[in-house]
Amino acid sequence: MILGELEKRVLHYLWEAPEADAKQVHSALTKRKGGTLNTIQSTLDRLFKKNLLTRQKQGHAYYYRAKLDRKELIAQLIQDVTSDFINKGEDSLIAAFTSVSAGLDDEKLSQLEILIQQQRHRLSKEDSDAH
Amino acid sequence: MILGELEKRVLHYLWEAPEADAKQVHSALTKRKGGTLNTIQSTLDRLFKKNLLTRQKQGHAYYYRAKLDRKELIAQLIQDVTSDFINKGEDSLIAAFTSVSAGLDDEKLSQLEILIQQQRHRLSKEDSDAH
DNA sequence: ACAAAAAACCTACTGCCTATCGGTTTTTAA
DNA sequence: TTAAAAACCGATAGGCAGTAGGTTTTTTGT
Repeated sequence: MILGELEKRVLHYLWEAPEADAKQVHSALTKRKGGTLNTIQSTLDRLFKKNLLTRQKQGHAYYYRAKLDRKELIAQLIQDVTSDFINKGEDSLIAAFTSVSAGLDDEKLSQLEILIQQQRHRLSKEDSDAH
Repeated sequence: MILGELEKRVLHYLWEAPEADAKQVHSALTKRKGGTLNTIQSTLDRLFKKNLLTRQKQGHAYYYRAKLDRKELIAQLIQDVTSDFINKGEDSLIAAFTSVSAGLDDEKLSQLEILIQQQRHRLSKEDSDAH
């Protein structure tokens, strides 16, 4: 998945906005820089076709929402960009972790351990919620 | 950093090969599929200009080597693809970890903890080696 | 119901990048 | 010193983002 600069800016905007139509996105993203409403419409449409946005008519216009939040998209992009380099049987995300961890210092490793603990808590909470 | 299919195949080859000239890469990568030696030369040159390969004349031809190993490249690509989505002050790699860990189950979290321990050992070994 | 306004849709062009390869110059080696 | 090998140059094709003009469809106010 390749994302252009404008596409990224639109996503950023939609992570703040809950939802928005082309007009809103346009006026928000073209304060200094130029660009017509059509450009924004095309970009929203391309993101929709990439399955990164949902949309639904509300009144007159489509209202778009981000399908993935920021972290989910990051995880997706990491999958995309790493999958070609992961050997069969190897888990793509674990392998990516392995690659990245090689550049981390002690403090960051500790941060990671905390994140792992938080994730465990999240998992056990999900489990009890399921009852 | 965007890598095309052929570029990826060349990198894969050079991770196995230690080093190789265009001729070797060409005969290795064009068993079934077509492609001239020139195509491989261009691809090697593009990778060289992207700073992903080193090269040096040995006898008649350039011999190319991968500048980054597989995991280093993966880490680099993750940096590239995530940096646009990381908020200022946030560490790009930690943030990427955070994103990815959200999709991991208990077993994978344990694998991660093991990786973190291994990385710690590597760090302390480096430290003692520095003496 | 109808006309004006708004939005969606189609189409096309530019720019950038990869893949491809023909042809020319430079380098190497017999 | 020339014939072969390699490097280098240039050109084309295909794909995708960004951009926007123009047309059709939808919505809405009167």
